[in-house]
Amino acid sequence: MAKVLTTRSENYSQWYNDLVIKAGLAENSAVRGCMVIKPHGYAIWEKMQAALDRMFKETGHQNAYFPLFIPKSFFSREAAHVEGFAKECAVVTHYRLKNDETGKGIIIDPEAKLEEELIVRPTSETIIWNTYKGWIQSYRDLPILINQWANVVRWEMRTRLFLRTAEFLWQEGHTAHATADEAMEEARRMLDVYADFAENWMALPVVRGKKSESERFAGAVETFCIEALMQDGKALQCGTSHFLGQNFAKAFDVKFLNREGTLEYVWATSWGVSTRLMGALIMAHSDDNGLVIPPRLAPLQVVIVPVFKTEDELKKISQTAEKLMAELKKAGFSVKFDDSDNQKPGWKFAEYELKGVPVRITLGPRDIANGTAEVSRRDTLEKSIIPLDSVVREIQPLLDSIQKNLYQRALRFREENTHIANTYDEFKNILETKGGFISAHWDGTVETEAKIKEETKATIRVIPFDAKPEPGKCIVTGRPSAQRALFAVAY
RNA sequence: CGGGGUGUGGCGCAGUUGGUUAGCGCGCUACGUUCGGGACGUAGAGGCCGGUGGUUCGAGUCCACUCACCCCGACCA
Repeated sequence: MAKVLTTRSENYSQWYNDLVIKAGLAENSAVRGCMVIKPHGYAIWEKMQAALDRMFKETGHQNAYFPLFIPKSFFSREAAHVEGFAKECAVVTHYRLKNDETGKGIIIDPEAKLEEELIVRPTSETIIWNTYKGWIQSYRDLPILINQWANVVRWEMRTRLFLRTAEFLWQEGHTAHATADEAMEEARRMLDVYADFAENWMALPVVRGKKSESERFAGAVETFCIEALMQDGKALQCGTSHFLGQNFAKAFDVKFLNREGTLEYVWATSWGVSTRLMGALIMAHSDDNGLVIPPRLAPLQVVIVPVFKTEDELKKISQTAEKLMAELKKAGFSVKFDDSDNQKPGWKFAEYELKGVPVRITLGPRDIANGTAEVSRRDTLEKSIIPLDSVVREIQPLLDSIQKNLYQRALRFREENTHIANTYDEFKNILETKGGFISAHWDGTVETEAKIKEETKATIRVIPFDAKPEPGKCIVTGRPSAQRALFAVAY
């Protein structure tokens, strides 16, 4: 087969880049750091959105929309939040353009300077809490369970398609509660929603847990996250859910009268996943032939490719294929019959593998004569010849099997690449030779984590919820530690 | 933002110490032969060489500035 992609072993990050572009998912745009999400990529994102949106609504949330622009002053209200966001934001300073007097084009009208600059939202906590102030008076107004699908801008210095772009699409949930317990419960619930989505839709095993202090969201009391391991042994944060305590309520003076008749600050959460999930999806499953998309997120689940020499053959095959396609569509699958005659079958095989279509059905003269179809699965590239009349009932089990296999494969990979280190030397050695997640004891201090990051580039990705209490000693300082944290080099 | 590299038909690239009609492969169009793993032949179409400004009789080639992308750092909720 002609090689279209750089292989993973040659250069993993080049492979990723090639894949995103060649599979038609996205490309770089004329604007630095911003991407164009192409139809195939956007179709996958839409499938993700649809599944997540349903899950949010099932857990009681409603969608709403808040402005793209945030008055600069809002960012100085919450001290920790400013610290985290003050730097890399796009700022609107003027509101009008005018023709250059020399006739050379357009310039910013200096007369049109804004009284107060506007920040293009890097996240919406501030504008939303400013709004919530007007919505909340009593405990009867709570909880507020709102989600927003939006774009945000963070002026990143080095960007990579989907993984880190200056503008990206995401959803951000912002909830308000009467008690700390309820808010905490919400933050944990949404983390579970994310984990459920990652595992059951993306076929991506994730570790649930909390972040260390230094990785915590600016303004949060506690940040929970799901972390996944990519094929190159680096970790990718796939979703975060924050318990914000009363920090934003205090910053925006949002109080409510509780049952006892006393005024209290509102408790908050926020949670989000972004188009970065596309990056996770691509890196988790794909191979040197191209994209591998889990069937539940594949915009196109089945493609039918005819093999023919003559017009007459194509006609016969088309009759069978059209009928099969109609039956498959009726059964709820997304199907395409590619009867174009400008490419040969071999070209089409390679093309649909590159695009990640989970199942391909090949129909040729032999199949028409024998009443069979050749069915091949993208995950293992296995082919089998089955009776034509059994195809429709075989597809669902096959798609289920692919979905399950992708998850199992990724889980096995993660297990094989999660190592235990009991000394700092072991830790460094694993990082140099194998990569992956490293489970190690840590004394719980910011200083130790910073030292490890400085010396090895690895950070604490997550302190897993399911870690057993296990007294030990910090691999760096030897001080006591109550449980292990999961370290890795991250994207 | 620092160091290094690259911008030439849609894509991948060549283009000598500056010299006039800017090449090659893939793709594209037409026709023919092919068609069960990225076919082949023949004939075509498609470029003001990333942008701006300079040096020069003459610039893809030299200079300055600028924009974008890639790699390595710094940064990354």
